[in-house]
Amino acid sequence: MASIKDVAALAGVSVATVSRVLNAHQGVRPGTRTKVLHAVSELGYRPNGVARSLRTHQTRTLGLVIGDVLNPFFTELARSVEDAARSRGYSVIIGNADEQPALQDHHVRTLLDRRIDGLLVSPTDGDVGALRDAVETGIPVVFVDRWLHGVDVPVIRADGRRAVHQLVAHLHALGHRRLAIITGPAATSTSTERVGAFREALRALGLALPAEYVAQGDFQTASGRRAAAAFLDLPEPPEVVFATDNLMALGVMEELRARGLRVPRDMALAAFDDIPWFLHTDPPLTAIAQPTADLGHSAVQVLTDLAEGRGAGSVTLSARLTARRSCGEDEGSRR
Amino acid sequence: MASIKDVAALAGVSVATVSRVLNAHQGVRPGTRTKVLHAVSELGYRPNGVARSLRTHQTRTLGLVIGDVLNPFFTELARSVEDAARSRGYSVIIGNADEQPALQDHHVRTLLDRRIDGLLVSPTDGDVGALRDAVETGIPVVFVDRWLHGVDVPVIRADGRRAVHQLVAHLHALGHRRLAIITGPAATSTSTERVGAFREALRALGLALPAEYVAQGDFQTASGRRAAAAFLDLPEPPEVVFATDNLMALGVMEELRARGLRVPRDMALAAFDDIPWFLHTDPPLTAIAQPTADLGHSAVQVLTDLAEGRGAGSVTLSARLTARRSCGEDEGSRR
DNA sequence: TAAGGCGATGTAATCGTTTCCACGCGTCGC
DNA sequence: GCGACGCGTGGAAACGATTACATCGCCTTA
Repeated sequence: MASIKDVAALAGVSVATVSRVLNAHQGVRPGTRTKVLHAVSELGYRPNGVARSLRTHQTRTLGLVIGDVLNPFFTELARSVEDAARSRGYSVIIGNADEQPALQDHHVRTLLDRRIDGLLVSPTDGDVGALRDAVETGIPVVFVDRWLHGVDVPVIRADGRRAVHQLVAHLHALGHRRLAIITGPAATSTSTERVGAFREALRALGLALPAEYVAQGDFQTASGRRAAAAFLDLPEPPEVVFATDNLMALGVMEELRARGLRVPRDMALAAFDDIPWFLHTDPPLTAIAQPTADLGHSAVQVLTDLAEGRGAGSVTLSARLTARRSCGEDEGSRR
Repeated sequence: MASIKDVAALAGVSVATVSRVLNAHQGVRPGTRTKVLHAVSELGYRPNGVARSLRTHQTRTLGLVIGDVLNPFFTELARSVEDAARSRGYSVIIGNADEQPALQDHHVRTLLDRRIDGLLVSPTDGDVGALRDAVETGIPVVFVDRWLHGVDVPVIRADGRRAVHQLVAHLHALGHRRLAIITGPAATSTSTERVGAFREALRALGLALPAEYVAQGDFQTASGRRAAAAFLDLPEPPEVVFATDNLMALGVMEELRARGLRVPRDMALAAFDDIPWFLHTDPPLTAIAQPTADLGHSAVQVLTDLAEGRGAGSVTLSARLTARRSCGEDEGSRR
């Protein structure tokens, strides 16, 4: 593959000059400029990004480490992050932690080794070895969706508390009294927030949240299914289950279907994170929607501001409830 | 951030020695080795991947350019590719072409500039500027799922023809006679194959495929919805629609729902690409499933073989039909 | 005892850029 | 007429690693 030297030789100038025209420095005579440009296209020359990065100490690359690529929420987040990054001239390397701290560590480490310009992460758990190192090396880090206590970096997230309160009120209005919840990993901030809000809302309505109505999941499908099974095997199963993410809701549906039970007749269901499929499930699922694309855009905004030496702080957006039929019949929406 | 020189200085050895212990070359005295290792952990030193890549001419990175990240099929593919790559010590940079040739070009170009070791692509269309350049530079390229005529690289794909024939037979057996299809972009190999097989299968059964029963889509949701609308507005709408990917099937469902129509009563529906949600849609969707994970693994296998100088060729797996209720009631599966 | 060989280590070239500095030359002001 | 200046360009030093080659003891062996 042609190098800058070949271009210089062909154009009959020095490599410095070639570099100057390629980087749009002023002070190159038009004639020289066209000579160089000709040589460039003649050879099909493309600058070696690796060498350039070594010299300039920047890779124009952002890292994004997410909980689970198979989760449509994260997929959409990744997509919006990539869009925003590209429009600012950055590429994105996505690391899929699969909700495992060890994998998350691996990705953070690898990304750091690649000398990315900034790191966006939706941290999976409390184990922060590599993450803390990252922050300490001084590389810009921004949390998106989830965050970690004690790690002082900007956080871009949606506050779901109000929406959870609305959801609980909605369920109560439909006559439900025995409400259960499936949480994410204990250490994730989103799980803590959602459970906390749920608990508060119940208390405000004078409802109990017995321990057996709180199932610990891991934000993945299988754990939702296990939790549903456990609920169903209870002497007095809950009337509604609130899954704190969409994949666990899928798991619940799988278990119900396997047992020949129906939503909401046998058990009502609501989820955090709205996704296009929820409109077409049987029945359509009530869910709390996050402004996912905005989350991604803001995150990139803040991260690139940091990477380019501008200051930047946290951003909090808000989530909103979308009621459908999975929790029972509302007003006139029956069919 | 500490460099190899700092380590050498602290350990009191030369950089060459440090490099040797880090790369597990033999012929370093155990004492020296531990001195170096101590210095490394003392400084928290991590080798600079950029510098290393420049020197060794390899980045241990693979590029993956896919049609659409939001498409669960590609998401799953990406996930399996990443898994396979990681287990071989490679990272993956995903480029989302969003089904636009220009974006695909952009990503291929960017990846090449980063000097990735190999490129995996599910080409979006016939415009192959950057792609052809890539092949010409000699970098290993492998097509996965879709391929391009006239570009001579290994192709890893699932042959869906037999499954399409089975699907048509299934539809025929259920009594359907007016079958329609929504294709992908004309230039994509998968679309061509699926339409071709569909057409053949119809002919074999003596059924016609009128031009108005062939809608051109682009593998994305909105186009499925438009196609469904056009079908429904026909004087004699089809009885069944076969969407050649899952997102277009979603679009069809959206349109039907918007018009208050039901599957399969008002219009039956089948899709290419099975995804977990299809089990829970209303009704569960009949679909043709690809061995997605195997596709990803094989692709990485072949690509890394190429990148590491071993020869490798194309792989063809096969897709299979999963009949559910969206095309009408079968034997005893009603509920 | 000296030559040869081998094992451990250091020196320095190299990868492909960017960029600082120096240089030559025409122009301007005095 | 001469120094200062600016402009366009080239030379060469980085960036941080890997690795071919040189070096230096020390051990073996004749």
